[in-house]
Amino acid sequence: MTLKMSADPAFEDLTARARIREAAIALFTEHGVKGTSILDIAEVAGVSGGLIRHHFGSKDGLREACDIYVLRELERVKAEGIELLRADPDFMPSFDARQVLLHRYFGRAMVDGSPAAASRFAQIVEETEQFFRSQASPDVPDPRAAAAVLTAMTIGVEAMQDQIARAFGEDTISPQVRLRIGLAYAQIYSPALLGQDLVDRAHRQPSQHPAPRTTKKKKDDHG
Amino acid sequence: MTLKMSADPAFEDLTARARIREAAIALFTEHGVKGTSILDIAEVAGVSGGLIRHHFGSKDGLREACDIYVLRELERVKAEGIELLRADPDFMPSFDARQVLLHRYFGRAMVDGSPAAASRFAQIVEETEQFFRSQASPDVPDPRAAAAVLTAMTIGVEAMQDQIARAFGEDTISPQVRLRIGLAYAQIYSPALLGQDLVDRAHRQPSQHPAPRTTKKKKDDHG
DNA sequence: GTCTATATAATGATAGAC
DNA sequence: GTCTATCATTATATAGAC
Repeated sequence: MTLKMSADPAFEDLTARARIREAAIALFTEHGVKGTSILDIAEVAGVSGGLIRHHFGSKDGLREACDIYVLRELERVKAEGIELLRADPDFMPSFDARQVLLHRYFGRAMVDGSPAAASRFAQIVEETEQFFRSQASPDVPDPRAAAAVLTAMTIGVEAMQDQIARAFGEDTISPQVRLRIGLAYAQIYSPALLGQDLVDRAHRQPSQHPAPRTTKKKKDDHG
Repeated sequence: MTLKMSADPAFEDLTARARIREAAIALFTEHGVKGTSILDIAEVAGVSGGLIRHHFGSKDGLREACDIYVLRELERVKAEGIELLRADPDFMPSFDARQVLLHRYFGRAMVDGSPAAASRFAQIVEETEQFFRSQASPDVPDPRAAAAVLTAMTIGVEAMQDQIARAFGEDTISPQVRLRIGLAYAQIYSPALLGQDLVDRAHRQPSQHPAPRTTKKKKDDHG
């Protein structure tokens, strides 16, 4: 089971502990926790199985460490994005390959029933609900429900990025794909929810996606 | 590993083959395919492991049979809903416990990388895109992207219904929870996307959800 | 159609050497 | 910190009886 660590330029330079963590994050995301063996991780990380136990105690210990690490990273990324947006209102947030992976990890951990992910879910809902309340928008009569569903939606999109990319006719999650997904939000969400300024910004965005193809040949098995 | 088959009133009356399938669907949904052993399924279904092999050849054969069965059922449910809506424009679609389970199965199969689910995803995107094109809405400049992201969103919400219910302070996915989720869509989606009539209907809906609680005590671990 | 019993492989955990 | 070797458990697959 080989896997490229392209998101990480200096994978070889990492400590063994970090390499194990990175390998586990990649494999857990791709195949799920149950679908990944300790020896799979050891192989990708270039260490022995025994060392994983030495550092993390057990597979479940490793999984928990990954959960916590990823969640912490994602909070950091989010905080940074908010900071940049505050500094420059025209800033368009985007994720690098590693951040895309972390988001996918979170989505998978969510449906896999990770307690840490569930806790983070509740936290995001709370924050989002407070945001809606602070706006006091009459179009959002049930801010808690809107927040919970919106949170699930966002995580769902993150978890299914590959399928979305494939629907775009792409086979990698490129920055172009990410941008196109971002612009799709502007077409879907209510302006009352997004704020009119965000909608306007999206509409000003150059359309980097391929022209709509009505007559393109079917490439999917529609069974 | 015991699991109630409450969605199915006459579970005992089903053929062994059907009981195996039902047990597999429930367990695959709850614990994932990799997290479920053939003997777990055998126990819930009340049969031997050998019989599962007799009927489905292998675990992967069973999984594929379940995928196909669930997808077919969901297509049927969707077609029925459309039919009912055509007959009575005021009809409010809702799912029973079994249908909720099937949707959750689909969501999980999606992130688990099921080929059949991926194929169905592509199909839904195609249908949704055609719907947008038929509307020729100027607010949807990239119908394919909107369709793909919308599809992922919907499946994501279906897959995370338990977390949403928990965010509502409920511990089961009751019809009330389903309705509240449905109404949340109306708060989130752009009126241009839903059609104004759907939005109006949602606003006319009696608000069955508890009144917004600003000062309720925190119940979640916000770590 | 259905079961029991068994073979075979894989996995997570462990112990101990360097 | 890191590895090798091994154990106990579990899972899938298989064979054959009823």
